[in-house]
Amino acid sequence: MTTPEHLGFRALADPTRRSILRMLANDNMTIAQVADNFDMTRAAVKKHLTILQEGNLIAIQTDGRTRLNSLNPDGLRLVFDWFGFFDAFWDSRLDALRTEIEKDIQ
Amino acid sequence: MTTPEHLGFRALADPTRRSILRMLANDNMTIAQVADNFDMTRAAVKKHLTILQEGNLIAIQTDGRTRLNSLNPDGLRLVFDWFGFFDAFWDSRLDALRTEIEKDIQ
DNA sequence: TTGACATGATACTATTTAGCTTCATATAAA
DNA sequence: TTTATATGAAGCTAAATAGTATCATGTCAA
Repeated sequence: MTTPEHLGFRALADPTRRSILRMLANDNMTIAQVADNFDMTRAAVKKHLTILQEGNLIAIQTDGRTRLNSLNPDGLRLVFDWFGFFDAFWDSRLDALRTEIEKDIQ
Repeated sequence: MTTPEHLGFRALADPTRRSILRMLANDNMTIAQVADNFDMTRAAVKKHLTILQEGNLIAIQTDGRTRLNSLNPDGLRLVFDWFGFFDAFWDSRLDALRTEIEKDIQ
């Protein structure tokens, strides 16, 4: 089975990738810059970045011979929204806000 | 690296397991009942349930010779909360509510 | 007590994943 | 133009994953 958020969840399953996302929340970074923060090869980090891109969680913008990686909030939001199904099980205040937001969007 | 939400994310990476969670949101179910909804063996479904339990996303209560599987909202919430780090990138109204909730908790 | 039933557990296989090394390509700079 | 730099891509390995089949265990019912 494949759902819209599927590749996003797959991408989030790895702790290295979640860590990368938190880095990119602070700054857009080249592949080399991201790799500097990990004890693994640049090639391995590049693979993680590709998986994040496939999950629509980051965007990769070409800039000369570098690639600038940036967070894609929309893709992250898509995964986040999956949890909305369970709102009834959590805090009713969150449920209330969701209703407010949905009302506001229309 | 291992974070508190790590096993939860791993558990959520599989579409079958996400589907199981949505089923359990409606009803607590035995292993056999869950398995009836999938085109795979009971043993395979049992493995998925074990992984969901390890991720703290479900609870398994023994009842005679059956095991009743139920959603664990607390574990799900722990994973959900990971996304809070990115609130600033989303809708500011959600950010506002989070602040309210956190204030309320204290 | 015996048999049926719900689950647990083990062993096996195929696929995916996360990492590596190595080499190719493209661009910036001297 | 030559060289250094940033990235892309292919091929390899080890480990994890998702599934199977099979058998053991424990509990309910006749």
